[in-house]
Amino acid sequence: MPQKPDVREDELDSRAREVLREVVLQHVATGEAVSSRSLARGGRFHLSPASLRNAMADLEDLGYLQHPHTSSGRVPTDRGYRFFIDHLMQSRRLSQQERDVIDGQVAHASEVDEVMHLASRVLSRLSDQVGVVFMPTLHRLTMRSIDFILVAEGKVMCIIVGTNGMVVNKIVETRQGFTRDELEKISRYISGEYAGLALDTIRRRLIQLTAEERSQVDQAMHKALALGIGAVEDLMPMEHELFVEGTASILNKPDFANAGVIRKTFLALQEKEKLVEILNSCLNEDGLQILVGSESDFTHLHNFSLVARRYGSESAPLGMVGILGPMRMEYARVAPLVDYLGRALSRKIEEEEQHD
Amino acid sequence: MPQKPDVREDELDSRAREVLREVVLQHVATGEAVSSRSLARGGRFHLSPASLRNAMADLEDLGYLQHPHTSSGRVPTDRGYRFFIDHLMQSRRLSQQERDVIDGQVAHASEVDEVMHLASRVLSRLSDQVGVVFMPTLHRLTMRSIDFILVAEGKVMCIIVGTNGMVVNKIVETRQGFTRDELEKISRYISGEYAGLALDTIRRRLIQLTAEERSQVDQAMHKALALGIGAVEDLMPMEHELFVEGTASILNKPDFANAGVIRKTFLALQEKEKLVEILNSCLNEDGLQILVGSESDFTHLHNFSLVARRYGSESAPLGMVGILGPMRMEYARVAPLVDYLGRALSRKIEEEEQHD
DNA sequence: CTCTAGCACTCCCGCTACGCGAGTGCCAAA
DNA sequence: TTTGGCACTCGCGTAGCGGGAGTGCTAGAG
Repeated sequence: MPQKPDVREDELDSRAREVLREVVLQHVATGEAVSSRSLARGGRFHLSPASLRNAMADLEDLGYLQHPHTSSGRVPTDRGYRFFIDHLMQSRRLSQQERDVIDGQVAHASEVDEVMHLASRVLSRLSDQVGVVFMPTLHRLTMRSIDFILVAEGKVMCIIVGTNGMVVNKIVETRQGFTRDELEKISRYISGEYAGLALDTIRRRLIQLTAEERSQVDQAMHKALALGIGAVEDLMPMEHELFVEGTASILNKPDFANAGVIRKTFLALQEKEKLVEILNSCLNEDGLQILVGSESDFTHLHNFSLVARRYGSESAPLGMVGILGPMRMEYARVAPLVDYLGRALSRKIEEEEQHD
Repeated sequence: MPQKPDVREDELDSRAREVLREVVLQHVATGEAVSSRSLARGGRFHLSPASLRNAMADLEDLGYLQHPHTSSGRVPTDRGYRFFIDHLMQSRRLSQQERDVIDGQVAHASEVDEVMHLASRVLSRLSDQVGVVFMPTLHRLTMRSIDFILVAEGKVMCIIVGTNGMVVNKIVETRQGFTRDELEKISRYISGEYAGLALDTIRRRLIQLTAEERSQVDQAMHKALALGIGAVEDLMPMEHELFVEGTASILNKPDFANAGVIRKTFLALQEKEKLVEILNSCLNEDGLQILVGSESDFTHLHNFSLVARRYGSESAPLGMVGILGPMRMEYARVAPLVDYLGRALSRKIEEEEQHD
């Protein structure tokens, strides 16, 4: 877990907090640096620009604000945003429509790929940022049933249904020939014997079994075990761990006015390993998480923030959903979105489990 | 089919052709406008800059070249590229390594999604451009076998294997409850009865059957037919018709120096309908196809070219593979790449068919 | 002690002018 | 038909010049 800077709540008096808050809101809204005048014009303070200037200067000394040039307004720092998020932000409630969209999408999905696609897309669309969905490897997935279907000579499709209702499938190549009947028997055998266990446990047991009873088991059994091992091993690495959707949508933001920034950002988004690492490190934390700017040491993505949340049952987290956008984003709007989607997914998964 | 401009081969004498050719090559290599001096320096002509200027001026009058400003070198027009591609280009042979990469990837793929992903990725990587792979709807896919697997109450996974070895699968929701045995019977029945027919034919026949024998057939049969129809209909629209991969790779090209161009390009790439339309219109043509700049009326993608080729057996084309890049691209390198991948895919599909 | 008005100072930004360099077009001579 | 020469045209980078916005500081008012 990347550490957050030490931001004590009591460091700022009530005026300073109000000013910081207003600066963040205004800067997020306009994208411009905020001047003392424009703050005064805002009408929320009955103070002259000069007084506000003093307050802002103090905030700057404390590291909550900075100004790019001598003669331009102020902009929040990472630390400023952090304080805002922790102590000043009032999350907006989701509109009925937004909730409907999320619920609707979640209700449909059943196959893994579909779920991840839908989730990242819905986040990206509703937030107008980049949606990311991450699923750790399937090692921990507990199996409800497994099926083998012959699709061609030497090719068997393997379908695993998890106890959480998740469905994954993959075609495995096998040198040995199988008949449909054989495959059915194998499906039944493994389903019956190993239901409720995690994939990596199943794999271990199968291998154990092969070794132990090397010569005792008949040849048919051998073939069955080999197929089972192959299938589970093929499925576990799961290449598409990370879905990133809506990269184009950030192009419309004024923050991406020049080509260099765009280039860097896209290249960074392409390198998924780092992002996976960060998301993975958040997997143990409960509740909504917000990483601001440099807090996630995603070096290529300066002034980006990540708003993410774990999903899956509490005991066995399945992955993370979240959005990625410029540090200057509407946290109050985005945060509840991510939170709601994470909850909706988790709820669905729990239902599936009980339904079993 | 977008029409190509009328470019007669005999319009240019041998000097003009050589000059045009050299201009294209140099411009593609450097990205700069080509001046008469740099042509002369190239050493391929034993002529002074002044003579080359005359030749270039003639080419400009005929519409093969243009110059952006009064005082800068010349750049090929769409028409110039067209002539170059049709009459002047010498395709480079693929390196052994490139062929190995393509063959290796093609050998693996079996499931539809996988094939399309791999193909677009390999094209994008080898050409350093945007790879596109397009598959028209599955209406014409001829079925070898169909399988129904129960994955949860009310959810049945349907797997269709085509005579060309292609495998597609989808989970269909059904209100009626099915037992595993019932599903197996249905699989067998439909596989036996309809093997070798196209999906849309199968769909028609199933519907016909339901209507005809409305009251005569027993209830089990009814359920079976309904499930079959549902599955086929669910599968046919196939949302992921178009795969676009490697959009980030074009960011490195100098052609994308300013943000406006990038923005436009990415937005255009996002609108897949238009691209689908263009690829669809090329589906009837045989062999490698190159559309230069405005020839494909992809209005948002000015000065982009499309190099594409049909794949699948001759009688039943399956789709298009191709790459999309700036008009200023190395056609001699890209063209054989696309061609080879298309052939490799087609060959594989034909093998699968005979193997049946 | 706090707030505010005033003022000097800094720095960004857009505009214009200028000169250089690259390239062309044309003409006249070889 | 080719070539050298020369005038002309632009694009581009640089420098210089206000104007404007915003700050920091100080002194005076409440």
